[in-house]
Formats: sequence, C-alpha cells, structure tokens
Amino acid sequence: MPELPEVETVRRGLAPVLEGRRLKRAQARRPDLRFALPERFAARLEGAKVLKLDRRAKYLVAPLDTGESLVAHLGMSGRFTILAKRGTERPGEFYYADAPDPTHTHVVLETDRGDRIEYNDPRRFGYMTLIPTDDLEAHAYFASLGPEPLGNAFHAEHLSGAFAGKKQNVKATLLDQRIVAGLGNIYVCEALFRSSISPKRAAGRIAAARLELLTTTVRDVLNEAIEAGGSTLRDYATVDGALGYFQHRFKVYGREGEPCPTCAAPIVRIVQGGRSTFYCPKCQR
DNA sequence: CCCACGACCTGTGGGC
DNA sequence: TGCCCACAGGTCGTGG
Repeated sequence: MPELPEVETVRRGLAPVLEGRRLKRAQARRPDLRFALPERFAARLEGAKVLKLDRRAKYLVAPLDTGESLVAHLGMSGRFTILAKRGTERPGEFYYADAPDPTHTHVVLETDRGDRIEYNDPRRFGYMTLIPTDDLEAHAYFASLGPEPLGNAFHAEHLSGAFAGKKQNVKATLLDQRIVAGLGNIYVCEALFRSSISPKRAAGRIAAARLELLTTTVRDVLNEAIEAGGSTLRDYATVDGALGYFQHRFKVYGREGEPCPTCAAPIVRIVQGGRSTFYCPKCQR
C-alpha cells in the first residue's frame, strides 16, 4: 500500500484514536517483522501515553510520554486496522472492506478508550521499533533522508544540486530516499509523466526549467492522492458508512498498452533497477 | 562514492 | 482444476 500519500492517510486515520490516549495493552505476536522487534517491545509500550502521531517520509512516528517514540514502516503490505469500540466510531476512522488474514496480524494495541489497533503485514517487509525521541534525527532511519516533497526544502534548486553530474536515470534517482523522502514507484511514474520527462533520462541532464516543473508535479500528484484518501489500490469504506469507495485513476502506472491520455500512443512498461516503470515514449523525452 | 542487483516474504493472477 | 512463473506500493546489503 504505502507511498507517502498512503502513509499520510493512515496517519490521519490513526491520529484521532491514538493521540492523547494511553496504551492499555500491547501485544507482539511474533518476535520480528522485517527486523527483530526491540527487547520487551510490548512491555515498553504498555502504559505509555501517545503524545502525537507524526509522519516522516514513509515512517509513522509516535512520541510517547516515556521518552521513546514508536516508529513504524509499512513496507509493501503493512496495514493498520482500527477496530473501534462498538458504537463509538467517529469520522476519520476507517477499516478495509476486505478483512486482513488474521494469521498475519503481528502487533495489536489497545487504548484506554477501548479502541483496538491491529497491524497486519503478510509479506513482513514492514518494521517497528522504539527510539529515544531525542535521538530520532540522528537515527540511521532518518539521518540521511532527503527533504519532504511537500515541505519548503523541496524546490528546483535542491533537485539541481542533488541531480548534478548524475548519470543514473531520473526514475531510479527519484526513488532514492536520500534525495527526496517519500516518493515510491507509483508517484514517480506519475510525476514524470506530468512533467513530460522520460524516466530513462540521466538525472544530471534535465534543464532547470524542467526541474521547476518536476517539483510542481511531484507536489501536485502527492497532494491529489492525499486528498483522495490515498490510493490503496483496494476499496475501503469509512466506518460511518459513507460510500468511501475510492478508485484513484493513474495516468500511466499499471497501464501498459493503454492509450496515453495526452497523445493516445500506447503506454509502455520497462524495467529499471528491477522495478516496473510505466511511461509514454512519445510525450516523455 | 556511485550504481546494479539479489534478498527479504507471502499472495495473487495469468498462461498453459 | 492444478502448477509454475512473474510480479507486487520498499529497503538493505553486497559486490563491481
């Protein structure tokens, strides 16, 4: 599920049930996700008050009143489900229409208000840990991250500096979290399409004016996806029963062989760095 | 340092 | 129906 917009959507969904709540119970059903969970993981969570729920790049970061922060990355298939106490659902909470396979529910949290939050992750590429809040910025997960694409430090000058001299193609370069933090395979394809930049072009060989456009399209595509509630590629419904069905229509991602929305030439799929890239060879140069 | 590639793990969908 | 392969939203470690 998760690129930046999806993680942000999860953050917004979880914040109302977590922020200001005390964790009455925590359970780790296995000792590891992608990496080993820290020593006494559940015990260190139990009794802690969640001060806030933040996002940095694709990480969720929850500072606790114990001085530690719970840090979670959803990997490829991680998802949180809120099982709100019956009758207490509020707007902003959500569940997935297709219930996750319970055999892959690895972490369960219960708040002092009676809400239950489950972390499910079949592929187990996700990870969680506890880091002293004061040490977050220096931690290996965060120290080398580039700027937030929706923040003020992400602009054309940043990209021209980071791209200077790079022979690597721009697609792979934009996936490098040290250059911009939070982009993933889908939104890189979409932003390059909107910028008319070929994914095969060397990052160091993009004119300044096009980098300006690229920063704009990156922001736009992320903001639109966040507004749409994150593109989970699956339907989800809001707890209050509103028709929450969401189908984000990508322009190129996953559309091999379909006509380019601009010029009708077929969208092409290529492999770069072992991952699929979708683009229009006529529009993107 | 830069870059390409395999590894991690499970599920799903297409082709035969 | 069953089997096998390719592929999936991300990162990390290794080796050139």
